[in-house]
Amino acid sequence: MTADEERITVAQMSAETGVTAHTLRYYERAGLIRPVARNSGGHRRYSRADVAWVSFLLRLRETGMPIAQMREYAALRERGPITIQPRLELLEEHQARLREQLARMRAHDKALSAKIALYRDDRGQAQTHDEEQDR
Amino acid sequence: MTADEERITVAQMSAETGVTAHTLRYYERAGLIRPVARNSGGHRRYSRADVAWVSFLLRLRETGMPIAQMREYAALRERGPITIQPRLELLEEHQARLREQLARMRAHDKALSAKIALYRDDRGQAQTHDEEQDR
DNA sequence: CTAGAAGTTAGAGCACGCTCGAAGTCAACC
DNA sequence: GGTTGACTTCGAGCGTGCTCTAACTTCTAG
Repeated sequence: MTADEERITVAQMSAETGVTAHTLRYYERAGLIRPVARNSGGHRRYSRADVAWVSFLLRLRETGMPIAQMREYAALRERGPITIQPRLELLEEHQARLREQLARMRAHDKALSAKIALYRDDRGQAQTHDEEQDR
Repeated sequence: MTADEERITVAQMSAETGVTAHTLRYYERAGLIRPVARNSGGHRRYSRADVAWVSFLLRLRETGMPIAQMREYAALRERGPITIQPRLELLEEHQARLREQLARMRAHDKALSAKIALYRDDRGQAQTHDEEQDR
């Protein structure tokens, strides 16, 4: 249908996404990527859309979404536009979790700063604080 | 030395820190917690300082520090105030990594928002966008 | 004193997300 | 058409961080 048929090998895909060839195949096996198009010899030929999809998957992964849930999302996507609503809900829930995570990280950052400030004061003069006292 | 000898059982420790008794013992084995004081029967009796230390460990864990590095930090702490400088450096490096992580998460959050906005527009009217086109 | 709850150790097992090896096939270039 | 390198599948293996079991001991309340 589409006139431009730019298709890339697994190695090129790996270079573009930063994911190893092994992992790309694993993602396919795991149901995150639908069966990739093949050339006459049975070698994978990824499309531009595949690149975009994997990039999106990586975003989900890096924000802590487990493979199982990514698979769920991928399965919904397979079923076409009728699943837009549930996909939207899934993403919204994920974003909510991401934001909680962000809040926690910010709090940890603040606490770390306080701890580091204490250590800076201690430097040289042998002092102790909080959980540093020995029995 | 210290007059107040408030010491708690592993179950109480678990309740206070949110870490299971199994995991508390694992942390001890792993070298994250120094050998905990025991009562006459060989049962662990955690001190208040232990609670503070475990809380701090959890902060490191939740910000993605691997057990091995936490062990390193714990080992430095064992060696007393002379190791304040290296401990400070370790914490500073960790905070730097944490902040990079925060930056990435924020970017992911933004991207997710954009994606969600697109989905909201699509809702009902069967449209497609980015990596949604089928083949 | 005794029943049952809670603690102890050593070590096995598990969930997750890759990661790799082996053995064979295909592609690309001279 | 031969050689070299990329690709294929299948399945095993691995690193991390717990998590659990078994068999046994101790503690606590009645």
